[in-house]
Amino acid sequence: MKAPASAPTTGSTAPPQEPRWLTDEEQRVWRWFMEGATLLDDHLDRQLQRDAGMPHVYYGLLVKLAEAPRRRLRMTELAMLAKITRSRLSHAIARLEKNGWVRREDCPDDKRGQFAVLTDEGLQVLRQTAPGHVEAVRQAVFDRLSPEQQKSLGEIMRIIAEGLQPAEAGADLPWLR
Amino acid sequence: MKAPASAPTTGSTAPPQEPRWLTDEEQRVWRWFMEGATLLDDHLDRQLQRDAGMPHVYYGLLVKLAEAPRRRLRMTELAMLAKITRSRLSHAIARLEKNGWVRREDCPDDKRGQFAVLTDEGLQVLRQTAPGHVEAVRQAVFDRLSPEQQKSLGEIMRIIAEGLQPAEAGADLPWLR
DNA sequence: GGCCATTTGTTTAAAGTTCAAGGAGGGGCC
DNA sequence: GGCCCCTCCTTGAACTTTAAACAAATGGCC
Repeated sequence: MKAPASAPTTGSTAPPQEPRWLTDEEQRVWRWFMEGATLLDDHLDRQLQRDAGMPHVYYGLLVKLAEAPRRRLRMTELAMLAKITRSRLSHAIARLEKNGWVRREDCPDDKRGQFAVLTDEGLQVLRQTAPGHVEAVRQAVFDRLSPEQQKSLGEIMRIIAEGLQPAEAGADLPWLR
Repeated sequence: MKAPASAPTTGSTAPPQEPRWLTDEEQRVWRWFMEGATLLDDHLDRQLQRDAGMPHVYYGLLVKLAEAPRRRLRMTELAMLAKITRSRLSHAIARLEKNGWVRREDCPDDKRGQFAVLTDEGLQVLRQTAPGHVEAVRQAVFDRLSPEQQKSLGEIMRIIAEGLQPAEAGADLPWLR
């Protein structure tokens, strides 16, 4: 099976448009993207699982908490920052709590609300494992790209990220599900 | 907690180097990358789960099979193309087999070997769902990027992907685990 | 106050992934 | 042949994520 590079336009009335297939060049870009993203994800997950005992996403949660005022964030706020669902976050925080790296606290203003709070142990784990993680990211990404490429990558991924979370309501965003 | 943009070099003898922290600019690039990649992954997974009843990775497996001669590939070969572990692939193929989209066949040359074969039903599912998927990819990525940006993205991700699977042996690649 | 839609976060079960272990065949070497 | 090590793939348990359903609290409105 091979995706055609182009195709004739449809007749006149029907919504089922002729698919706008990817050109060969677009195919190549897309496949390198998927390969790179898949391998990178696997690589970092493995590095962190080995050195920090948690997956990459969980590590990211600790980072967000560490950067927040009083090392705490509301669940939904954290889900939004991490771009994940609240359900997933609930499970993740439960696990991190079991490790003693995060603690839950009730929100005084809103009795429905919960804070996730980074504990001292959690902060320490982060401090101990951050250098290894940064090094892995450098080796895999920054050390291999020119300054111009780094700039492009940031710009491109910003466009994609913002495109998927438009300012207007109605988007199917993970933390609203 | 804030990652320093730079730091003094170490004394003289010790391997534990001062971490090469990311600069603020590198941080921004990295965070846009992670956000974009996370949101995109979520978006495509959801689109395909809704319209094709399978996650993005499984869809990718069907595509690889469809492109292969006689619509079949050895398990390890397929794992390599998809950049996943053989274990993950075994589970995935088991599921796709249950759906009737893939069938297993013994390899005549090597009694250890197995082929994964795309069935007619599998091919049909692919044909029916490909247009919607291509459209989702276009909307999220290609429609938003200039030709130059597309080219850059391909080049950059190729560098990252190749960096993670070097020609020399010794790399910790998923399909060798 | 009372009503109702929405927001917040959790829970359960099912689905998917990882990890470690293992069965079976291949292939070199003696 | 017999031995050993390696490759191919699968399995089951543990862990993570998704999907759907839910309780509790909020906030707007009358």
